[in-house]
Amino acid sequence: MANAKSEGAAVAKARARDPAASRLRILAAAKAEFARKGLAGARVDTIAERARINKRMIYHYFGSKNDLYLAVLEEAYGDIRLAERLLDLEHLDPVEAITKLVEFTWGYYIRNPEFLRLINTENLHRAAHLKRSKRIAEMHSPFVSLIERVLRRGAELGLFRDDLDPNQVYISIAALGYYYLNNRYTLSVIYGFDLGAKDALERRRAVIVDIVLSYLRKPDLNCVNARNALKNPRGTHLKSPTG
Amino acid sequence: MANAKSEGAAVAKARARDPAASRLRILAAAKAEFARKGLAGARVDTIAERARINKRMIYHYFGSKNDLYLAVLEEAYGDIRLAERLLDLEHLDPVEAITKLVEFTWGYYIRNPEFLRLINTENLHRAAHLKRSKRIAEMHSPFVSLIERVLRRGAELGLFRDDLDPNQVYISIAALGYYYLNNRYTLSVIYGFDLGAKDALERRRAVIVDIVLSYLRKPDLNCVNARNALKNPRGTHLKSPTG
DNA sequence: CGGTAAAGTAACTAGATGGATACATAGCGT
DNA sequence: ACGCTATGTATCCATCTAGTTACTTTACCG
Repeated sequence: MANAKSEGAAVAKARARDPAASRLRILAAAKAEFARKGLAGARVDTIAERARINKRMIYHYFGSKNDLYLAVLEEAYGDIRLAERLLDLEHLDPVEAITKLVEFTWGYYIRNPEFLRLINTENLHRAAHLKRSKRIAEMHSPFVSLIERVLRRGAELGLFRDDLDPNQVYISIAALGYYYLNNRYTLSVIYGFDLGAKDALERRRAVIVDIVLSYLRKPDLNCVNARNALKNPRGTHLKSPTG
Repeated sequence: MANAKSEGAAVAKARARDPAASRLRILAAAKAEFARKGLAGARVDTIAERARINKRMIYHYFGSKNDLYLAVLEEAYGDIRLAERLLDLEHLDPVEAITKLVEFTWGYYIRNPEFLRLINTENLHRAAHLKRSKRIAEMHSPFVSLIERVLRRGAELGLFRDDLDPNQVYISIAALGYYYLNNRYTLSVIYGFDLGAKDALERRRAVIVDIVLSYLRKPDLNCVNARNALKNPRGTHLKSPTG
């Protein structure tokens, strides 16, 4: 007991130092762990183990479990925004542009399942961590203004409706994929078939494109019958319900 | 130490017994706690406190934290299925029926925020608990077969497309509302406005109805121009950018 | 080359947490 | 009226967990 101190680190065998790599390993391990178990379910010890690093370093680099979680979140948002920005849709015609955008979003969700899970976890916490973030300013999706431009072009060409809100369009595109992929586990149990199967995913992709384009499409004014028959009673087309 | 035993329950002041009520209080408290914090984040002590009951009884009635969580989940599913079943849409015309169905789903999510959060939590766990449930057989939504009938009627009347999959339609209806409501916290931070505000919610409801009806609507065959321009991309006119 | 700050290790701790134990009693069937 | 079981209370506990302490070592810089 007298020499408890020297015992403490007696065996410490040092490894080659590489702070940047250590940070990255911690982030990657944390991303996997938080995505898998959520914030409360994630274990700092597990993260340290997966990162092949001492737990002490996590606190050294990130301060606390919560701050590490926020760093993971910020990185995840940064990643998708970057990927979105790399997608060049400006030169495409409106229908093609929207199609590619929808398919990109769907594909990104499929290729990055941790992203969905992290966003979900953060929403369980009512965005308490994201609210504290200083880096979110730059995180607004470039897709919204892109969609705005595409919608305008489409409307000018007489292809799209001219009363569309780009925010709603983007949210809807995200929604149709996100919900399916995120909830495919419970949905599979309840529906009794595997929503995650290759062909099911492919079918869903096609349906989403179909839905979005159907919504954007300008109903031809010559086809009054069908439109009238379908026109929404409750203010869908903006007029007041009673009017 | 001799009388440690008698000390143990010396002060036990009994309350009037009401097992059914106790069970319900536990379930209600657990639902709130699990919805708020997720499975890992929820505390059994907190549930006991909120249910104004001794923790012992939770284990007595439900066995374990996990089993309690499953009971809460099953109840939540049972509740929505019941509500869905009470909705009578058979006598409405197809457009009205779909509209009401969409608005009911949206409204249910708004009125029962815990439902979304519980489903989310369960999907974080990849439906591990739901898979073990013996009561899920009866939990398939009556809406799917209802939608199937409505779609058929609509198609016969020439109002709706005849190539629609009721599963996809139902999933899409759920998706458009679920994503918006569940992710409104992070979305609000990123978009910079409150998606949960009264008017924002009202606008979203209208958009969802609009999207769904646009998708179901049969494109009038006379309007070939618009249709061709918008017809589903893949293979139709989506030549590669370089071509 | 040598001192020092950053990077690293091992072991510990205070407090929580799910679950268990020990005991008490209400009230129903008989 | 009486005993037995379901219902209930207070208390404990083994284990886990986020975060800390105490110490070592690398590598860079003047």
